[in-house]
Amino acid sequence: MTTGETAAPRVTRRRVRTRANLLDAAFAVFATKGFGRVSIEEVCEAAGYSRGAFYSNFDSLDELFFALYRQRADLIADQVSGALALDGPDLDVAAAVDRVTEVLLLDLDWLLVKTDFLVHAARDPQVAETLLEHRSRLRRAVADRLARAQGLAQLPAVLGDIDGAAHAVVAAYDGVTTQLLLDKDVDSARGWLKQLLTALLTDGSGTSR
Amino acid sequence: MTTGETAAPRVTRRRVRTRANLLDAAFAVFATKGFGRVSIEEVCEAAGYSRGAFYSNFDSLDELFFALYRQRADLIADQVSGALALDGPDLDVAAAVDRVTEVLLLDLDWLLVKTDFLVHAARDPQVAETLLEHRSRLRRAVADRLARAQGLAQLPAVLGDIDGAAHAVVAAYDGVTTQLLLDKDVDSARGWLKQLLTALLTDGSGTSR
DNA sequence: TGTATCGGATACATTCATGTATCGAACGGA
DNA sequence: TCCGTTCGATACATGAATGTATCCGATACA
Repeated sequence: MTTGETAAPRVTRRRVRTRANLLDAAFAVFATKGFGRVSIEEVCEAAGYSRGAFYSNFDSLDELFFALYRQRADLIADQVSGALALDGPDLDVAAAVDRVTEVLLLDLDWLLVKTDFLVHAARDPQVAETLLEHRSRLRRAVADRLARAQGLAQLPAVLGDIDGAAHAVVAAYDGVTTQLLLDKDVDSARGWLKQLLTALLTDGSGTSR
Repeated sequence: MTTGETAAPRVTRRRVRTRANLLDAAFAVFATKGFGRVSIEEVCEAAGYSRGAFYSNFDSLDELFFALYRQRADLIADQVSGALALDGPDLDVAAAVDRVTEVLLLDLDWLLVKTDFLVHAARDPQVAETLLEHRSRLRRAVADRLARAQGLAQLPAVLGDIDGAAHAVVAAYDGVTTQLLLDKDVDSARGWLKQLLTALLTDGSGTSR
């Protein structure tokens, strides 16, 4: 027994490289053409491999798509968590909003793929489960951040508790994303999102500051 | 010249019936399987026709999908406009919010198809144009309604002008829709949407009432 | 009721995508 | 450097979806 685990599949370096290349190529192809309109062949061609490589690494396009989503979603989630945690002793909500807005609306291609995945998940409870987990992970990060800021005079709003506020934040993100997918105006989308978040998270009587 | 227009194509009753049947069947099929995973044959089978009927009425699945979207979107838009206009002299925002929320989150199948269409539009500027028009039509209806209510003490919020508030309303709708597509919980979605809208449209100092 | 036109069904050809089986080359370990 | 294993390429078989051409029944209009 070379390794403690059951049967060592002897993972090769070349393998992980091609797998990564396939995932990267798939991301680009999915972003431009949409998941529903992409063939396995197209992905392979974009990655510079033949279908043999694909079937050696994945069982189906769905599986690749799923793996791709997990990869990128984890990456984004980390970035967001980072952006939320990354302020020193200052617990200013506005600053956090700025940073998170920056990260969330950075990559239009990702938003496209993510929406494709949403459509996919909406019809497969199994997949929906995964997406819901990711979302609740994000919500928790937001909620924790809000809880920390709670002490600083900033009281959320007429939304219920902090958890409700976190829900609202995510909803605002999704809403702005929808508009962004249509008009592709990243700058104004950032503006809208900031405005929405500050409107939701700060007392209505306060000025825009 | 039987009609004033150029060449009368002599529209038959049977034709409009089959066309409508195809559209209805397509709606059901698209809702359950998703646009990207539906074949022309499937739609025809669900409608009880053969492919000949399809090609006699449409040129491609895309065209049918587009026609389907226009049909349903117009229907919904009318319902919303109705729900907004349909209060007597009372200009209570809360009541309007209730009614609109009811209409917007009524049909989960429609939300599914609509999201499919969004994905489609996100990659085709031509299609996106149509969807943006529909959205701005909805926004205008909301804005008009808000303008009417403006006199009644209710001042929107830290959002910019009334148009900004209308944007926020649509964003909230889209955001809640996303969550709803995943958890399929229509009741709680309605609750969230009401909460969001009241939070956005009423002064933050007010209680939840 | 007769008739010309229209609408939809059927059959066919074709393209495209998938999945599998096999082979040669690259890789990693000794 | 050598050898066994693994990875990816190639070739093939198969099935599915598309589009078209043609035919028969239905429909509208006189």
